[in-house]
Amino acid sequence: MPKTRTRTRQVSRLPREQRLSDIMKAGREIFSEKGFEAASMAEIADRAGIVEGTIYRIFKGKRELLEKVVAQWYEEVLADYDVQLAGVRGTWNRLRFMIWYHLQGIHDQPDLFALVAQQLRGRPDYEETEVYALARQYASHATDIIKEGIAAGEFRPDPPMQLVRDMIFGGTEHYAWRFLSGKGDLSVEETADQMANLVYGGLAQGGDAPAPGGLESVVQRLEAVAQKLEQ
Amino acid sequence: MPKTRTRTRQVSRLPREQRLSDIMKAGREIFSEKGFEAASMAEIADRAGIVEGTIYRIFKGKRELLEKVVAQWYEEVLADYDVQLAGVRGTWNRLRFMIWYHLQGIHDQPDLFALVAQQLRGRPDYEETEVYALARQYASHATDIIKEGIAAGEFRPDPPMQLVRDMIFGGTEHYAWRFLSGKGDLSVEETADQMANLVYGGLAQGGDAPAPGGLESVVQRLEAVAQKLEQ
DNA sequence: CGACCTGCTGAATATAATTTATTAAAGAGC
DNA sequence: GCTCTTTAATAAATTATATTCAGCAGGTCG
Repeated sequence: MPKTRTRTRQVSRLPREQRLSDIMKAGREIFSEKGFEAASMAEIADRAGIVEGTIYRIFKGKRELLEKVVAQWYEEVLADYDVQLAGVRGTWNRLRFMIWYHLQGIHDQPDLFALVAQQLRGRPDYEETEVYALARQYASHATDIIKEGIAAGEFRPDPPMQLVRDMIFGGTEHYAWRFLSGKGDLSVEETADQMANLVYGGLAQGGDAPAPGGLESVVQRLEAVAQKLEQ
Repeated sequence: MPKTRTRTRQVSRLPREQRLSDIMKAGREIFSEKGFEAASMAEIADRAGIVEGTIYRIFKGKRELLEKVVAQWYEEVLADYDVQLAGVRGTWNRLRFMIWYHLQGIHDQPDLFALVAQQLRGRPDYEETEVYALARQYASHATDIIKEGIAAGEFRPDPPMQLVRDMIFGGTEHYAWRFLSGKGDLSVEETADQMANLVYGGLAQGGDAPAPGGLESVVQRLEAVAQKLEQ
């Protein structure tokens, strides 16, 4: 009688798609709540209402699950961005919107952003992953707008675009880091304004030409001359 | 005779300082070579000529060892920076040097940089660590120079300094990422020039007040005036 | 209705970090 | 020079998870 063994286990066999999305949902939740390392496969399985081994029928391992979770989220974000940007006109406004959108994303989903930065990017095989491809697409939002600005004649024609792009994304990320690790707040609107202005300013004039004292000394010279003239 | 048991184990008892530095040296090497996760305590112990358990007599665990290794390296870098910077004059030159120095550091010690970015920063207790304090000191190199530029009247008086600082460090980090993960090259000189110019340009004029064509138009006006004067 | 396929389970395995009981080097006291 | 004490260092045990795998049992098709 006390033999527990006889308890006929109740097993539900779902179509692969259903199981997959159940696991992804559980994974996204647990990874968001606890981060990658602290999330255990046991807990994810539990949340998905299955047993650990089942996850491995569908995903190669913990890391692949993370990648799929993040890729799915990236796709949602990319689709939404295109819709939103369509309604914004003018180089400065579009630049500002692009930065604002990124900051807002960090603000709303800090945990997922942290996972990308800490767990995916920087792996030796990162460039072969789906997330990398999506991240490139996402990053092209910046270079697209810079190109528009050049085409419109508002920006100088030969800026180091990759570098500007990386200063935007790297800058937001660093700036938001305290917030990303759960401390302090993040002022999305103000930061978007400031950064948009810095970037716009840096691109609008000859930011690449000043040379050691180049533009600087030119301005000083000219200012001195102007003063003399206006006496 | 073949009894291996009788082999009296040869144990050397070193002063704590010596053991500590042996372990730090081995840790720095192995962490640099393989990264944090792939580095095993067994291999570190081996390289240091001791057995795993001994590491725990001196360090709380793998993570604390990493922190001490990185902190030591940071201190070396901070000391060297001060010496080097002392010989550089002028805001643009100092700004360029500061960026160059950071890029050169990434270039020379990519593995240690990657460890900071991936393993230390972003931990929940990061702000309580020694490395955090050192990183703040390091980061102040940027704000120091911005303040000098303001004092010299070259920069506008109220820039968002934290944000600029984070765009410099976050930007270099993103930009160097491919190199940091062992792929591609990193042009230190060119990148330092470009970034210094972008930042100098963004701060020199009213980068916070969009003024599309701010400094540029000022220069044009002044140049026109000068020409008139020199006629 | 029965045989088969394969999703699912549950327990076993593997790998590393960490802990701990034991051993022995080095210095103090006689 | 000898023993005694202290504690550094060792080697084995423990722990914690991710991952694997042999077998069980829904669901389906003949």
